[in-house]
Formats: sequence, structure tokens, C-alpha cells
Amino acid sequence: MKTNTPPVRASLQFYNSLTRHKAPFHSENGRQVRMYTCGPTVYNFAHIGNFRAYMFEDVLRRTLRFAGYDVLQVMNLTDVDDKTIRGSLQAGVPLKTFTQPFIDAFFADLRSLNIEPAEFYPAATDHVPEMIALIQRLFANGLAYQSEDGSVYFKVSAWPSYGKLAHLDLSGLRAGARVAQDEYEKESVGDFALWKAWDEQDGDVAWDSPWGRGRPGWHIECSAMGMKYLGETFDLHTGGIDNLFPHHENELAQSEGATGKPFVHVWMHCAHLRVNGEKMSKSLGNFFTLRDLLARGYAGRELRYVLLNGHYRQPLNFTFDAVEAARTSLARIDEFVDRLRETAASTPADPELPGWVAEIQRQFCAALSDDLNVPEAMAALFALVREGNSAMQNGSLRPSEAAATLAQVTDMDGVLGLISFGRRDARAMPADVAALLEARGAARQAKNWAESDRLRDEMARLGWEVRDGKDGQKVKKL
RNA sequence: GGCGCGAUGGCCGAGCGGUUAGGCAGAGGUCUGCAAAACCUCGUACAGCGGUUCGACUCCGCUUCGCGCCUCCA
Repeated sequence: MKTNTPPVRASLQFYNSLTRHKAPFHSENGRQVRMYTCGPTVYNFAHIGNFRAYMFEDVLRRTLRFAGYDVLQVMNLTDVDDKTIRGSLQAGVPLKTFTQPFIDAFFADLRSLNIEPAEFYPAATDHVPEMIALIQRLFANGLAYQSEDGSVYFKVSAWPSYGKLAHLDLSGLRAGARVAQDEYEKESVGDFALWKAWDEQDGDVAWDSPWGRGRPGWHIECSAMGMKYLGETFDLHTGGIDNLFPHHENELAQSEGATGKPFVHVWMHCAHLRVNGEKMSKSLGNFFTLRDLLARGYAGRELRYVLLNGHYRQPLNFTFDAVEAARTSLARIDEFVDRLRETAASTPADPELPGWVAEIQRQFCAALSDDLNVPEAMAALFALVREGNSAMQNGSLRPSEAAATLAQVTDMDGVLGLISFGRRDARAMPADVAALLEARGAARQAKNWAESDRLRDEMARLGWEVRDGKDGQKVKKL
């Protein structure tokens, strides 16, 4: 069915970390948008702070699709670095054996949050040849050198635009507060590793390269894999704000240093998640993985709601109160959708939307188009809920209009991903509950309210809620 | 020290130079046998002090408090 989505495509605008301004978004390839999103380092279970970033990227992706674009998204899996190597050594298993369960867990977590899958999830260990090739190009351009220990570094001093993303200047870097003492083999403290020579702590994790055995640096993996799947120049690159420096700055320098072309048009960064107003940390006891929260009985969609409902460039405060509020809010939305369905029955949707629905839809689009203002988009959704309920209550919403409204809600949910996901199935009523329902109906007919209430309580004890409306009893699985 | 961000009613959380954000919680009401749901009404919120302005939560400055990055943490 064709929905009445206004053309937001022309009006999308995003804040670009590179320019520090909002600007209208244009893809390089017309209909297709190519985006690279920094993925997890798979040495552990991801925590909810990580998922705030992945949620932001999900909204971005869904908004682009909503606006009519085809999205080609890459999310890398960092499966070789200090932490993964350390973990595998401690566990006494090969690297891949160590990381695989965390990769599986990561995908399971994405599913429980209804985060749409990316098109590609390349693993670093599968792309070492591409990284080596890229480093060779940097050598050819005079931007890389090998130190005495065999490691290869990027020569920041040879790349004048270094610092343009993080807006840092090199003199500041040199005076940096944290200068590692063991970095003497670098020519300059600002230089970063492209290739790390093997040392004992790497165990058997090593690849052959023109510079001897070793392993790739962290930054080079994103450059190599981004280019492999998206080309040497692409539209969007996202990540958490803490990736901005040094990771993204380094990636940018490497990539443009190798190709001589612009690497990414728009860089977008998501602010941190806080928990009860504090930074999440193990010592504060407020460090939660997604699994921790699911185990506490919170549903994925409730957590999705919480993670979604803030502007991505603003720190978001995670509280358990907020999850409780999300639960109630979702119940209201669910209630509304059910009611629309009942009102619509199987009536075909009006081709014309009721005026007030069209207006709300317009606001919804405008909010998202303006640098992904999800809270405002949510406000529009709730305006629809309120006015829709009101119209259904006074009987002024015709079934065909209800059907059209439902189609709009479904359309909006393409971005929000809240409605058609994660609701407990309305399982078939067990025979005992059905019997109670029937008995209650009879009691009600006889105006035996005491018996009616008793049966309602009994059903509640079995996990079924019953409500009385104009057209009889309605049952819902709790 | 450098670069940057924030302080909104009980909680979460948008926003704008002058007109309601929204959600949750709370109070009252309508409906209902009751309950639930739904709808209606209700909060003199914009850290403090100055300034600009006819008018500032919204711009500027200062102060206080909090936060992020400054070599591998989303």
C-alpha cells in the first residue's frame, strides 16, 4: 500500500563533526547512501553505552530509508587488538575461538533491540591483506616509516591537515598530558601505529607482511574495510564521540593520505550514555551489559525506547525510572494500535489521510529531518495517539480513516522500530481461562458484580487481564 | 593548559527571542456497577549574577557546578 509520506529526502540535514555545522545532506551516489559505523571490539559483552551508539546508527539508517534512500552500511568487528589477544591467551584458546562467542552475543543483542542489520560485518582478521596494501600505499606516498622494532607508523608531521576532524593542533598534541614513556621508537609522539611488530604477548597471533611478522594497528582496519566495501570516498561515518580522537582522526589521515581523495563527507558522533547521572563504570556499580538488564526483566523494546528517546548529540541519562516510564508509554501506544486495528477492521484505507494525521506526519518528518530529533518525532507520535484516541472515542474516525491512520503509524514505526516488535504474543487462551471468561460473562448478565470481580481477579492470577467495554469483555495476556 | 559540551517543573527529555513540547508520575473530572483503558483540566520549569532588547529559558559576559576528548574507551 502506498503511504502518504511527504518527501523528506530533499530536506534531511545532519550535524557534521568535521565542519561543526548542520548542513543539508546529499549522497554522492544519488539514491544510495554508503555509511560506515564503528562496531564492537569483541572481547566481552557490549554494554548499554555501546548500544546507545548502535541505536543512534540504527535511527540514522532507518531515517535514511524512510527518506527514500537505499543504505549500504558497514559495521566492522574488531577481533584483533590488545584486549582480544589478552583474552584469548588467558582463556588458553585461539583468538577466533575466543572472539566468536562475543560476536554471536553481539548479534543476538542487536536483535533484542530490533536494530536493523548492516549489509556487511567485516572482521578485521579477514582483511589483513587489504590493510597491508593500504599501508604500502602510505609508504609510497611518504607517509609511513618503519621503526627499529619493526613496527610501522604514520608520519603525522608529513600530513599537514592532521587534526582537522578533532580540531586539534599539533603543538597541543606534542604538549599532551599523557605521553607514554615506552614510545621512544616513534619519531614523534603524535605518530600512530599502522602495523605492530610481533612481540611475545601476541602469542601466535601474527601475519606475515613486507615489514615482518606482526599485526595491524587498530585504525587501519576501518580505513581498509571502509574502502573495500564502500569505495575510497563515501557519505557517512559514525561512531561514539570518544572515537573522534584519535581513532577517526587517524582513519581520516590514513585514508586521504593513501588515496588523495576525500574519505568521508559527513562524520557523525553520538554523545555518551550516563547512568543515574554518572559515568558508567564498574567501580560505581552502574555498569550494565544489555544481558544484565534483560536478566532483570526489562524487555528489549523497553530498552530500545529509552535508548532512542534523546537527541543523539546530547548525553542521555539512563535510569530505571526511565525504563519503567518506557514500559507504560509503550503500553499506551500498543493500546492505541490495537484500537485502530479494531476500528479499521478489514476496511481498505482511505487514499486521503485525515487532515490532522497528515499534519502530524509532517511534524514527524520535520523532526527527524532536522538532525534526527527523535524526541520531537516521539512527541508527534503521541499527538497522533491522543487525537486518534479522542476521535475513536467520540466515533468520528471512520474505519477507512482508521486504516489510513494505521498505515501512517506503521510507516512511522519504520524509523522507531517499537510497535511491531517484542510484544508478547497474544497466545491462545487456555481452556481454563476461557471457562472463567464465560462464567464471568454469565455473572455479568445476572448483574452478579461480586462474582464478576472475583472471576476477574482469578483470571488476573492466571496472567490474563479482562476489561469491560461497551461491546463486552476484552481479554489481554499480561 | 588546549579543544568542546551541559545545567529545563517529582523523574526522563525537546525547544524557541514574544504563542502548549512530549512521555512517566501526581491532583481533579467525564465515562463505567466497580475496575481498567481512553479523553478533558491542572504545574507561575528553565543554575546564579549582570548585560543586549520593547521583550530572554532562548543572544552576550562573568560565576558556580557537572561532563567529554587531548594516542588506541560507543
